[in-house]
Amino acid sequence: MAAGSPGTQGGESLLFLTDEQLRKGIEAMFFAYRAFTADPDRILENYEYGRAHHRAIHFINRQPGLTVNTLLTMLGVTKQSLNRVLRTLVEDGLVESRVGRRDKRERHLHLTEKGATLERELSDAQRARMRAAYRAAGPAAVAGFRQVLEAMMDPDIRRHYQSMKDHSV
Amino acid sequence: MAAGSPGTQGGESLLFLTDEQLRKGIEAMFFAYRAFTADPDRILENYEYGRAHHRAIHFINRQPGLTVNTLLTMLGVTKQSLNRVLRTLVEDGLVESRVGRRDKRERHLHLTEKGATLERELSDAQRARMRAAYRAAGPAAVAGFRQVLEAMMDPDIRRHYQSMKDHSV
DNA sequence: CTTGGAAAGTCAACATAGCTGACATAAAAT
DNA sequence: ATTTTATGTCAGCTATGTTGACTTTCCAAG
Repeated sequence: MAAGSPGTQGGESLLFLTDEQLRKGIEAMFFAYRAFTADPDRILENYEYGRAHHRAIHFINRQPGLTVNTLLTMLGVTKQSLNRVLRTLVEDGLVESRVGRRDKRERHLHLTEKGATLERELSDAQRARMRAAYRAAGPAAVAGFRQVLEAMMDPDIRRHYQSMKDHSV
Repeated sequence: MAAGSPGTQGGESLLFLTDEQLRKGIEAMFFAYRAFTADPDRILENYEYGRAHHRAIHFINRQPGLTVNTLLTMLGVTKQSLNRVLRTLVEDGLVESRVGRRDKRERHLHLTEKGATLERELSDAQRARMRAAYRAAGPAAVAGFRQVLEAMMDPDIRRHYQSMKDHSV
């Protein structure tokens, strides 16, 4: 019973589509996203890394052994931009780059122990905020939150997102 | 670890607080936010502006006459950073900076006709995506979406957010 | 009325992280 | 044998954030 058939109800049921409601949603995204990145950003300052390193570490953790190309697609940046980040992570011993067994052109990325430790520190902070928000809003709100975000994604990315590990339900 | 004290209910009602659920939420935020900014970013390329200009224009539109300090608080950047952006907007005739009547130190910011036109173009695009997502997810999901985002914000900002114009309910 | 502080603006220098373009190497695919 | 793919790299540019120092204007409190 997501969208349903509009027009049936006088318009009250479409109040969530008014200009003002949409603008509030836009602002909510902006403010919430800023808070969402603030905690890991603070931690990253202590090391010599930035948000770009965090993102790389996040996805390598989520999908150990993923190739550089796959990571590129998920991050949506150029290989030159990713390479700068990836190089320092490999040099610093946080990420291991293994030559593919079937296709030796590919590099498969894995977190080392050290990388996994930083990943944990970062995601602990980020999950703490997410958990507090989830707890405050309740399960039904969380389901709606996820539905709207998913609907907002570009279709190609949505497929990637949906195919990623999810032990729920 | 993930959930707090799951002793009360078997754990089923806290499924939304598992580590995996939280990680999916984190990814959803990342992917959705990228999509959310993509449309205006494309438009801004045609002019010589960036995302920072968009944000300034957005808030000036939302709260005409707001002071530089207020805008600074909402954007969460330094005055030097904002000034660079604001200067070009004023020079290009998109924003008007009026000396305060009561306190002549203050500058009150307004969009000009030209500024309002660009604002409309940008927000039309952004609202179109938001509207599509809202429509796909339905009113209940939208309410949950807003609840979770609001709970995620830093308290100071949440107050600003809540006090902003909202013609709903 | 003087003085201290607030609001705004500016200059300079720097960091992060994106981009394009050009090019190199190795390996797979045709 | 040739072309394409996956990766890596160099160089240079842009946008947007940061600190720190300093100025001007003006309000407000002593």
